[in-house]
Amino acid sequence: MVTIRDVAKESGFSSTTVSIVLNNAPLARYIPAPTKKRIERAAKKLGYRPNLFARSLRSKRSHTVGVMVFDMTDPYCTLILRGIENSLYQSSYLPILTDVHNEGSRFERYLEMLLDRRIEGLIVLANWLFLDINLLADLEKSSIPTAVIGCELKTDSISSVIVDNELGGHVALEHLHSLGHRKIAFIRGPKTLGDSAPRWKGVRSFAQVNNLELDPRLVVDLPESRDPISGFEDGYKLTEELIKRKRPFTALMAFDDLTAFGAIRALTKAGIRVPEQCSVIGFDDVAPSALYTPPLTTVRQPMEVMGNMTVSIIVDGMNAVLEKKTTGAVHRKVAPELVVRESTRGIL
Amino acid sequence: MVTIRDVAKESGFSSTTVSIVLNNAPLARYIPAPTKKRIERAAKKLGYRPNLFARSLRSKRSHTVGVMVFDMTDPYCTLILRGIENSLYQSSYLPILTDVHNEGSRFERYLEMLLDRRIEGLIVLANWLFLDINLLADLEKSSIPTAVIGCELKTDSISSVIVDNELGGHVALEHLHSLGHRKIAFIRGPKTLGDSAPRWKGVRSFAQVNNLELDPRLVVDLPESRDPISGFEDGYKLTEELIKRKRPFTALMAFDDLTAFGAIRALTKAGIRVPEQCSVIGFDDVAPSALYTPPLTTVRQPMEVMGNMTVSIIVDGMNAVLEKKTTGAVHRKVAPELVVRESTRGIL
DNA sequence: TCCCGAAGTTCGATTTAAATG
DNA sequence: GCATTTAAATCGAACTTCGGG
Repeated sequence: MVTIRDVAKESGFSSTTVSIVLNNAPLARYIPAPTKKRIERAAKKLGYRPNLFARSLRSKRSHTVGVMVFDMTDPYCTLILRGIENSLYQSSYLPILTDVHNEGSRFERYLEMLLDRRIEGLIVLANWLFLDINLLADLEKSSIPTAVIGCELKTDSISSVIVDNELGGHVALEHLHSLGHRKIAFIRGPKTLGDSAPRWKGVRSFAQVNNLELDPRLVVDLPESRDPISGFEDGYKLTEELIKRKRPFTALMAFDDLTAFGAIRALTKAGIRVPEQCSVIGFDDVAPSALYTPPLTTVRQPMEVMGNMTVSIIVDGMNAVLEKKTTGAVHRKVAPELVVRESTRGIL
Repeated sequence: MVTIRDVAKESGFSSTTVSIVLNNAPLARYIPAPTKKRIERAAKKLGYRPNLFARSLRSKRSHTVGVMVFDMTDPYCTLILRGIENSLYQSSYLPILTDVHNEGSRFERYLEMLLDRRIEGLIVLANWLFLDINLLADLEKSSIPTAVIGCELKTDSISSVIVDNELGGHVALEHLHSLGHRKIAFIRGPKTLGDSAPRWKGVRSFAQVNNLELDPRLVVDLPESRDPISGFEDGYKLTEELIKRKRPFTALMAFDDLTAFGAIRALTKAGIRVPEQCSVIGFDDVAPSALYTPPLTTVRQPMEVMGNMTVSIIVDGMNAVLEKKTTGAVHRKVAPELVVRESTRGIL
C-alpha cells in the first residue's frame, strides 16, 4: 500500500505538507501552486489513497451511518431504504445495513456493533417499536443523532419521521364516500400498533362531519403480529368473516396494502368481484400495489421522500455535532397522497 | 472514551498485558488466572470497548463486507439481501450496502469508497452486468474475495452463484405440459440478458423430447431494459400483442413474475380469465407472487439460500486470505423449484 | 508579521523484543 | 531456561509547534 510518506518522498516534500495539500486544510492557503501541483502529481502517479483507519483514528470520524431495519422482507422498507441510500450517497456517507428480524436481542447486539464502529448517525426503520428506556438511554448518552421512521416518538433526543395517519384515514374514507359508498367495512390495524388509532380517528372524524354511520358489525381488527406477511393472511380471514356476517357492504377499507390483497383474494374467492361489486382501498402503496389485478387504490406514504427527509435530519444533526452545537430532535409528519387506481369504483 | 490505558491503570498492569488478556492472544497462556480476572473486572467496570479504528489500523482488518446491488427496488433483491445479512451476522461481519442504480459511474464511485474502507469481501447482486475488464482488473489486483449473484461468469478470480436457468425453463414447460397444455405462448427475456438464452434452451429441449411444437408466432421477446418495473409493462403490452395475433393459446409462460403480472393484467382486461381460460406461469417467486390474485404458479429461485451460499463462499475466501492461502473462484448453479399455486390449471 | 515547510506528537491498540525474578 | 510482565516500536494520517527567510 502506498502511504503518505511515499508521496512525500516522491514529491520531495514532507508528509506534513502532503497532508495539508491533499486535504486542502486551512494552511494550504500559504502553499504555493507549484508545490501543490508537484504533490498532487506525485499522489496521482503513485495512486495514493489515504488509509481511512488512520484518518478515522485521528479525526474520530467514520463517515458511516447505521441503518437498522426491523424486518427487511416488509415491502414497506424497500423504497424507504432507497431514499436513505440515495441521500446518504449525496452526502458521502455510507450505510451499514442491519436487519433486526424483529428480535430485541438482535437489536441490542447490532446496536453494540454499530456503536463500536463509531457510526455518526443512526436511522431506525420500524413500524412498531420495542425500544425500551435502556436502549434510549444508551443512545442519548452516546450523543449520536438518531431518527426513527414509522413510529411516533415523544422523546426530544430522538427524531422521528412518520406519515400523517389521521389524514390518511380521512382521505381514504373521503374517497370511498365521494364514490357513493355508504356501507363500508373496515379492517383496522392491530391495537398495539401506533398507526392504528390515528388512522381510525381520521376515519371517524370524516364520518362524523359527513353524517356517515359506521356499522360496528362491519369493523374488525387485525390481530397483533410482527410478521409482515400475516397482514395478508389475516386480511383474508377477516374478510371471510365479514362476508359471513351477511351485513352487506359495497366497499372495504383495509389497514394496509397487504391486508387489502388478502381482502381481495377473499372477496374473489367468494365470487364477489372487485371493484364491480365491492371497492377495496389499501394504505402505503407498496410496490406490488400498482402491479396487482386490479391495480390497488391506496393511500400512499411518500416513502422515498421520507427516507430522504430522515437523512437530511441526521445529516443536520451530525453537522451540529461536528460544530459542537446541540440540536433538539426533529419530528416530521408527512402528508399521504391518495392514489386512485382500479380497485375502487363508484356505485351505480 | 475509555482506552486500554485506562484499563491498564485501573487494573494495575500494563496496556500490553491488558491487550494480551482481552484478546486471549497466544501469550495469554503464560498469564496466571488471577491477573486475567483483575484485568477483566477492570475492563468491565470501566465499560471498556476497544477502538476499532486503532485495531483495524494495526490488524488491517475491517470485518466489513461490501454489498453492491444493481437496483434495490427490484423485488428479486429482497430475499437475497435477507440471506446475505443473516449469514454475515452469523460470521460477525457487517455489510455496507450500496445501490448502484444501474449506473456504471455510480458503480465505480461506490467501488472506490468500499475499497477505501478496506472491505474484506465483496458481493455484487446483478442480474445483468456491465462489469468491464477494467473493473475486474481492479478487483483482481486488490485480492478481495468477490462473488456475483445472478450472473454467470467465466473468470476464475470472481465467484458466482446463479440459478440453473435451463432447468428452470424445463421445469416450467413440463408443468404446463403435464396439465395438458399444448398451445403455449412464451414471453422470453431480453436477448441481452444472460438468463434468457438458457431458460429458452430448457424450454426447447423439453419440447423436443416430448414432441411439443413451439409455434414461433406465439413467442415474443421482452425488450432490453434496466428498469425492473418495465418487465411488468412490457409483459402487459406483449400479451396484448399476442392476443391480437388471434393464435389461440391456453397457457403462457412469462420470463419472470413481473412479466407474468403484466400478462395476467392484459388477459384479464381482454376478458380472458386466469387460470380458467389461460394458465400463466412466472419465474423467480418474488414476494408478491404468493399474494397475487390468483396466486402465481412460478419457478422459484431459492433466493435466501443463494444469499447464504454466497456469503459462505466469500467467508471461505476471506479466511484463505487471512491464512495467506490462495483459492480459486467458486461457481455454483442452484436448482430452482416449481411452486404450483393457482394461476395454472389443467385443461378440461 | 507574513509565508513556507518540517520535525515531532498524537490517536488507541497490537506486537516484538526484552527485562525481571 | 521458564514464567510473568512491560517498554518501545508500529500502523498511517493529522495537527501542533517551531524555525528560517
